[in-house]
Amino acid sequence: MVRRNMSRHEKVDLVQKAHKTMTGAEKRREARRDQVLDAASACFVEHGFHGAGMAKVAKKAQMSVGHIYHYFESKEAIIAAIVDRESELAVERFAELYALPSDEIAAAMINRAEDIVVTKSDAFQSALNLEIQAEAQRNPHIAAILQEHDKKIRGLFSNILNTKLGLTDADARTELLMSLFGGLASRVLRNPGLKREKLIPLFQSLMHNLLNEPANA
Amino acid sequence: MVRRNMSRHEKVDLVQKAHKTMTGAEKRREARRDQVLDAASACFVEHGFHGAGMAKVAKKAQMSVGHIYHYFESKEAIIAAIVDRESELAVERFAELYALPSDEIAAAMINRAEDIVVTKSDAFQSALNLEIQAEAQRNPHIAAILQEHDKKIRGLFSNILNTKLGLTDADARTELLMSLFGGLASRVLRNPGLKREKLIPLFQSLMHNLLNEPANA
DNA sequence: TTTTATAGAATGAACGTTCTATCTAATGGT
DNA sequence: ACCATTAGATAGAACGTTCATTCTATAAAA
Repeated sequence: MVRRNMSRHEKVDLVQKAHKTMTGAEKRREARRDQVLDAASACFVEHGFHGAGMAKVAKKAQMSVGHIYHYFESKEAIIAAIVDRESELAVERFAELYALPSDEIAAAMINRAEDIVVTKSDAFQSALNLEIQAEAQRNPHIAAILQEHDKKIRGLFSNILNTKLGLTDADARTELLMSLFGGLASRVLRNPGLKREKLIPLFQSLMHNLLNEPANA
Repeated sequence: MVRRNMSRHEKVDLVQKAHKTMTGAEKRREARRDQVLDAASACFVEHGFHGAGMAKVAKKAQMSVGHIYHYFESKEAIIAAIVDRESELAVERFAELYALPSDEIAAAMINRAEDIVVTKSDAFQSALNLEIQAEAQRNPHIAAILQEHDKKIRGLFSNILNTKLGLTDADARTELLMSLFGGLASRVLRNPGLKREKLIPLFQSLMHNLLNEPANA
């Protein structure tokens, strides 16, 4: 880790966008768009996609409503851009996992599970994800974006399981791993008192089950 | 199963409400309320809590907007009533599990998982749950209702694991089981092509892991 | 001097809620 | 049994607000 501290979304830029080839004007435009996306994400987490009005978003972004429409053609376009950005962030996180030595992958994943349960660091992320998922449920355009990115992530992760851990049925393992992690994140809402001490041994046992070839294979 | 076919919510009535002691007027009132709740649930799944207006709900319920306000003091009260009703339904479903002989419980749960993945029978239910969860995230009143009911359900289920299957750490097992099921339901949205054949063996292995005492205990 | 950035007012629709009016069902006194 | 009176059921218009979006105008940059 030699890189300087970067915000969540500068990181995304590194992966996706060729900043080097951007003119000054394009960079400024991109920065403004990110400013809107940040503000909108915060508002949407707080009030929901349909509960948060453009006025609130503009206030949070510290620009006028009209100005926002200079960068996004509609509210739905903002939502779609947020989903895109978050999905790319997720891809990145899995890419980090890929860089790890094989014998550290399981430990890293258990660490992540602990983060979800015990710290509030991912609370915003989880909340936004939930909001996105609820929207995807009723908006086919959002659903399509989500599915496309999920496909990429599944492929990435299956590849880790297959090539780095040498596992069969990598797709099924991926699916259940993702169920478990996604489910755990939602559980925190329904049971805020969740204590990690009791959970971890069992969780580790499940991970062992999913990250090792069964005897009967 | 000798009982006649009943709607999802008549069932709820059986458990919770003392229909016998209700006057005719009270019964009619309750029926109207349910009529609103049914319509509102459908609208909320389709457009989200804040995306669906009272006009749409009224149309679906085949009554006037003013009439709805005769039975519910606000839109939020409708949301709260829906959350209550759905939570009671969930309690009921776990109660059915409780009635099963010990050696059939695991199989029944695996069946349920298959239902989630393969049939659309629970799709409406899952969608509504997701919507509720998203709302709970930003509305503390809804969150409180959800947490209260979840506590009841956790207790019920831990009790099954503890007394009927003789397991230690029943709370932790419950928590992970619920994570897994809840997570699986959301995965269907992100990966609609999900095939159950590949999933089931691994899923069974996880269930075995969670529903049996580990060797090292 | 022509784009681009920016703010803010204008617009028309939709929102949740309340108000008013009518119609139906129950109640009570005789 | 019958009318008077009250309570509840129901519809729809009305209200004030907020919504997403567009329009107009000005300031800055290229």
